[in-house]
Amino acid sequence: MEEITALLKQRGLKVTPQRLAILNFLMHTNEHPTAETIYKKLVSDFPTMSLATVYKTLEVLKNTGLIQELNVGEGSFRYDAKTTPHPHIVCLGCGKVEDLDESIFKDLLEEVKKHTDYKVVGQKLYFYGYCPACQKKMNN
Amino acid sequence: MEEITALLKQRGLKVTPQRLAILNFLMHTNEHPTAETIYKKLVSDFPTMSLATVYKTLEVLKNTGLIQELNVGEGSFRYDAKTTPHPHIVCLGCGKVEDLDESIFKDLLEEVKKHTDYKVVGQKLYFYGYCPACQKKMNN
DNA sequence: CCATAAAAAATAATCTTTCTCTCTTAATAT
DNA sequence: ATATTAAGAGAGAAAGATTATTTTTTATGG
Ligand SMILES: [Mn+2]
Ligand SMILES: [Mn+2]
Ligand SMILES: [Zn+2]
Ligand SMILES: [Zn+2]
Repeated sequence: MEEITALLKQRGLKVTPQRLAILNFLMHTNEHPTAETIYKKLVSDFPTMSLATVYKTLEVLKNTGLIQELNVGEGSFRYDAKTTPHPHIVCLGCGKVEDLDESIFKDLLEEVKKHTDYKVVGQKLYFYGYCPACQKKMNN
Repeated sequence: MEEITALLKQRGLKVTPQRLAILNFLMHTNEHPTAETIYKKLVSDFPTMSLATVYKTLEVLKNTGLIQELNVGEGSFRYDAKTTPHPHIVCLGCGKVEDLDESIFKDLLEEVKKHTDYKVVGQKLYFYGYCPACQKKMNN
């Protein structure tokens, strides 16, 4: 928790239990949760925390670059404490979202820059398919 | 309009003025409009059309593969009658969404398949930046 | 034409996200 | 330690996007 406190302070943010809890949770999961999911996981430890606080905190963390926002095409956003741009794969069977090895795409941005007159500053790469468990289910 | 009628009939869909108008509009624009935008453009010609009809029609067209749904990270979905998977670039200045030359990515899906145990069936590639007009604005 | 099933219209409801207002608290300087 | 103050948290309302429900209208095959 010390490091997380430091991260917040570095950015001039007040260190509050809610911020610590939300950032800590995101830094120790790889499930790319939604605001709703984060709220449900934390509300038992922080009974007074409201969903609005989760949203507001996520916005603050996003704006200071401590987390990134994903949208894989559902109704709601997901959040990720791994802030380097990296590709994701979504299971169309169970809805889970996982990281993909990013080494595959190292010169993709360069290619794009060559082929467009936009000033390119970011990217979001999403792949869709079926995870091993869901493939097995389909074969039964 | 003949071809559009045929497309709907091929899929066993009733040919209604609303469906013709919505699909025709999407097939002749490259602006990747939202449901709201489509509604606003068409309501003058179809004064009784409701936004709910636009949503329902878009869902039908999507489910039959006549259009695809995009989510570039705004609050709402955009729709595209070009149904082949192709990359998009979003202007962070003016919000416009354009197609990118897809030839750059021809073996991307193959690369992904090599590096994951998912059964990969689709992809969404979004790039973010500033269009030439917005770059010019920023320099003034 | 007519019957019938499907679609459109109208409207309400739901779901996610944002806003506003008030109260509390963390950070800082004394 | 205490006081000050500016930022954040909480509650609830509100907004915005999408979906569901009910009734009316329309497309289409016979
Ligand atoms: Mn990730
Ligand atoms: Mn497109
Ligand atoms: Zn799965
Ligand atoms: Zn622009």
